[in-house]
Amino acid sequence: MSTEEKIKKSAFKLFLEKGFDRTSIRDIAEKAKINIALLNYYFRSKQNLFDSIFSGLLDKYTPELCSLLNKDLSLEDKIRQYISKYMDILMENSELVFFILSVLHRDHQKISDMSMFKSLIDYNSFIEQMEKEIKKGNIKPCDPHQFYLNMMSLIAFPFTIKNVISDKFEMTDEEFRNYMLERKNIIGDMLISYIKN
Amino acid sequence: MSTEEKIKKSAFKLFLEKGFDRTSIRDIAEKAKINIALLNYYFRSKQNLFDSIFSGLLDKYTPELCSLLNKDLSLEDKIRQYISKYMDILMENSELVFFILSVLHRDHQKISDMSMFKSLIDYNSFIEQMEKEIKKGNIKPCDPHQFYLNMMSLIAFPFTIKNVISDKFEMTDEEFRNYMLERKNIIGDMLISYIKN
DNA sequence: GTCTATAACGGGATAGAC
DNA sequence: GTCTATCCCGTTATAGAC
Repeated sequence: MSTEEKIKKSAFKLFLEKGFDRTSIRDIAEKAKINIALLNYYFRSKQNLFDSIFSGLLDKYTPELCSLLNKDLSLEDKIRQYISKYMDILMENSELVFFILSVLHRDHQKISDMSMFKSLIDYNSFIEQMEKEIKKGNIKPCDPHQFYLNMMSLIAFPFTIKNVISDKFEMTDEEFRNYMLERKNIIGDMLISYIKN
Repeated sequence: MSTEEKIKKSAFKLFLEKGFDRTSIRDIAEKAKINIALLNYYFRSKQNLFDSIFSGLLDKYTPELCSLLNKDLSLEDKIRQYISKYMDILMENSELVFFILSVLHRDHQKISDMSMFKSLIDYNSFIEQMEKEIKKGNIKPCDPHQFYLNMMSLIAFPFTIKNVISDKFEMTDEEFRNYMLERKNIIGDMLISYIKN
């Protein structure tokens, strides 16, 4: 692993765990087993390092999520596959949701301007597909935007309170993962039952 | 308004807006139009001031939410009223969800030990009511804990991405409020449709 | 590329006068 | 209770040797 990659990986872990502000470049340097000067040699500043990591994240996950929304699938299949794919990503790293919320909270304008982020929150083809199904009478009339928001809420929110859930039910990380896994079907059923009635 | 209240109010606004770490005691002092020494005279430390504000929040909202869960209401009425009450609180201050998530992320152990917080996440009577209805065959068999988690997700998550939503649909604060208001029925319908089929 | 040393700054907290 | 002045610390960033 290159020094640059080593720094990024260490920094990412710390940012996830403690957030941007509570992570010092000293922490990062220590974890990556390099010194502060070297960190600044590669990334010029802590903010720059962070931005680089965040862009990398968007690039890694956005394309597959977007392409799924544009696939030629039945609405129900698309919903279930989207849930599954999204949750797989989040289960890989359960701190991700809060991490992204934090970035949005601090740097909303900057993030909004990133093209990858624009892609991530562009679900027009999904909206159109729902509108078609509503017109055809296959599903109940409803607001597709609110429906999509509901889907995202059901997918993402539980990860933001992982600590509370794990604590309340005395779960290990593995048990939490399984609990989230169970949700794939539950969420799908709930969303489908809403539009089918 | 007493000096102490003035400090708390100013600090709360800043903590909501910028978070604990990015809010300096100098910011707070400036906003409250006092000086740093006075702030430390009243609260000893920034952390102490924060804790005092957070406790106050829990004390303010927890009781009415808890008592609603223990009321003698039909399951459907309870769900709809709980959604409505919770969302009223969050609409009053849309930054509250992220604020609490941040605290949970940073200080989970300390928060878990607070008795008011324990009350807030204690929904046993709701679980029992659902189990009874399932046994009676009035609603579909399902996991009541996951159901409650779904309800909370649908209620809370949209507030954490208020910026993204307002931006995408070019909403004013008032329009966002109305958008959330619409959700009361949508969320209720979705949850009810799930357990009625 | 990698290191040591240090500059420059901003933060929280306190001493002590009034 | 309220103020001014200041201390002390941790942080980022950079200069310069190797």
